[in-house]
Amino acid sequence: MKNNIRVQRAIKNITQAELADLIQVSRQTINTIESGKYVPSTVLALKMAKVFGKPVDEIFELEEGD
Amino acid sequence: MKNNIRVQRAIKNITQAELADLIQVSRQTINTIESGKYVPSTVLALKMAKVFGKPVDEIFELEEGD
DNA sequence: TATCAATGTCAAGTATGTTTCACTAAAAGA
DNA sequence: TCTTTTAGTGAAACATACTTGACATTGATA
Repeated sequence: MKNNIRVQRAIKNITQAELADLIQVSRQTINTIESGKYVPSTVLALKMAKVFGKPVDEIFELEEGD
Repeated sequence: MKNNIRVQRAIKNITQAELADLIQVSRQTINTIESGKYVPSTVLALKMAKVFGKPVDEIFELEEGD
């Protein structure tokens, strides 16, 4: 699965730490999700979508092999 | 978080076991997600959305307290 | 009633998400 | 260059997702 969290953050001009605060997770969690190291829970995906004002499917996308 | 997987299954007229096969998880996983016992990964949410032909946000929704 | 398909549930084990703390590296600004 | 902010990374601990296997319950149908 891939994501464009970095782009969405850039659009809203917020840091990883700020996003982490907004959705109530640690900064490392944002960092590792953003760099594709692991797949977040659906609750986190929905929260990010809410913060960015975009549907989940515009932020996260399945890849070959998922 | 709540979900309407049961409704979506009804619309497509498929069983928990069939859905499980389609997204490659165990039948129990579908059962427990459907009954809200735990929150699935974003990959599973995207796969279900794909199966049902609906965006993730139409199947899963945040609740107070999430 | 007897049977079968579908669903619910339990327990134990494995895999993976998430946290905290700490430190390094890179980027941006004065 | 020096400083500060932001991002990347590692390890250990803990929480939760997911699996398998087995069995109980429900609902429909013959």
